[in-house]
Amino acid sequence: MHGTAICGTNSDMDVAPTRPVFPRLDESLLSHLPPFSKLDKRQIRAILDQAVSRRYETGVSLFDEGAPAERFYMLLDGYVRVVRITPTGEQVTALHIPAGQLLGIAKAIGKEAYPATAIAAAESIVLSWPMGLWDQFVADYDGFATETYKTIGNRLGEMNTRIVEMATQQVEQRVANALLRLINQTGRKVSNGIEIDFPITRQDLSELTATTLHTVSRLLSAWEKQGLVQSKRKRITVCDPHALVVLSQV
Amino acid sequence: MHGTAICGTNSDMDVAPTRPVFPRLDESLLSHLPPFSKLDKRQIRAILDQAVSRRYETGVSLFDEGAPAERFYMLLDGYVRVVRITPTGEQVTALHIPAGQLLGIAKAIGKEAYPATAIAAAESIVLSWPMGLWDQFVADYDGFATETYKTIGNRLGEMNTRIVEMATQQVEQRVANALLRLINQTGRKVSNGIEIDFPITRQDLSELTATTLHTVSRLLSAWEKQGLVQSKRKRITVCDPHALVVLSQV
DNA sequence: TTCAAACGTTGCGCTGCCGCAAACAACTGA
DNA sequence: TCAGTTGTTTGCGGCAGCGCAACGTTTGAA
Repeated sequence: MHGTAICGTNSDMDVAPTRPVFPRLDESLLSHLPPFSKLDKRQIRAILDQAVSRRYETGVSLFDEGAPAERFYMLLDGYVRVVRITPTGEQVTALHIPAGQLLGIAKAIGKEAYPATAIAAAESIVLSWPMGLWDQFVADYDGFATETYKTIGNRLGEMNTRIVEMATQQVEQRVANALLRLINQTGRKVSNGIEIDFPITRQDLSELTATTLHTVSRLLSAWEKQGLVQSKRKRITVCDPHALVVLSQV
Repeated sequence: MHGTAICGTNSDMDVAPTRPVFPRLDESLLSHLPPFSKLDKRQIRAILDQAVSRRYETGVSLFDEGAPAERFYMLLDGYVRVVRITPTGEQVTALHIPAGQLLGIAKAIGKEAYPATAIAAAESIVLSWPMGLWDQFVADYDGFATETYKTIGNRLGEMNTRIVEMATQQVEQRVANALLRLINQTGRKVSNGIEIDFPITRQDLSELTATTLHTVSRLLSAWEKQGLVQSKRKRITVCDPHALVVLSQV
């Protein structure tokens, strides 16, 4: 994790992770992020002063499907997965959200309740604001609305792609594609390849690709024997991305 | 089709279906549709005067994936399906759009090109405006933006549901669900049940449910023997919706 | 009336993937 | 250090649904 710009020392967060962090948030946190990049220092200051900062442990939910949408969020650091849970208890991952994006923006799509559950896929640092400020943000801050709708557009596109993949591709190709997308979004270069920068289990990958953890495990084992990937518990490193691309395009 | 309010006689359209229809469009066409319902007569008049009206035959595309998004559309009558085509030529239906909704609204999600192809699933009547007017509509017309984003929110929800269905359900349940959704959106009551109000082939249904036309055909045959549905060429009537609901929830 | 194209049905064999089961490995907390 | 929890691997059997193929039916154009 690299969210150390949040406050001078981490000690506050370590002893009380769920408590708002009080030392004044630094403007540099937001100034380079698209929804805020057109704003001046004074505006960003105002936005930050209204924000609540909070750290989420891996596996903790930021908000739950169906709950009234009381706040909207900006993911500063970490990684969130958006899941839906079926009546029978199965989880399906609809989206992955990398740091730097807004989430829980129900108001932007005319909803009063969150349409899905958001779970921290890694330790995450998040700002949030009461949903009541949404209209104000849209009205007052130049580029905020535009960038928000671009984000929504991208998510629509992502979901679309997943539908097409699930409809036309074999499991092997879907898993390969999922890995490629993950290393693109959150890859960290390591000695022997590119590692996915947050803990991810076979189960997680199976929920992302609509298959079972067993099948994912078998595939990863096979790929490991061929030298395409290396994996430990909750960690996956892709050694030969190109080979995966080939695999994914059969 | 019931789009006869468009002009006094249909003869114009019959001989030149792709030519704009000139007799002044009636205000009642738009005044009850959500994006325009808050507007007064004068505003609707202005909107209509800038619109081009056109009829599309079944199977004709309104716009194509990747093309520059030059116009946005309002489907007045008929039915449109939004498809994506894979590199290997397979079609996957992402969404169905019923009459009364906007489509091709790339600008609303920050895109310069259409993200998918829209094909008339039945004979359809469509208004369209140059995309250049989009920002003006958003700025000038009360409720237009809000309703548009609700539409987008609903489509996100629909796509989400499809992902979950494809990830967790068997083919039989997916097809049952698809039929139920279709009769809900476009069902027309007939003597022996509810008929889907536009021509739909086994192939279409298979593209909607990520399976093959063979499997759909087998399922429909089986259901017909059990008295759940009746079907002719391109026409499907659901006789026992409740039984389908039960089937879809196994 | 004829013919071709589009649409629909059905049988059969095969296989990709799931479901189950069992055992192992790694991490966690006491 | 040990016990419990969580994550991973692997073998085996079964079957849903796909692919292929062949044939029947409807439609519309000539």
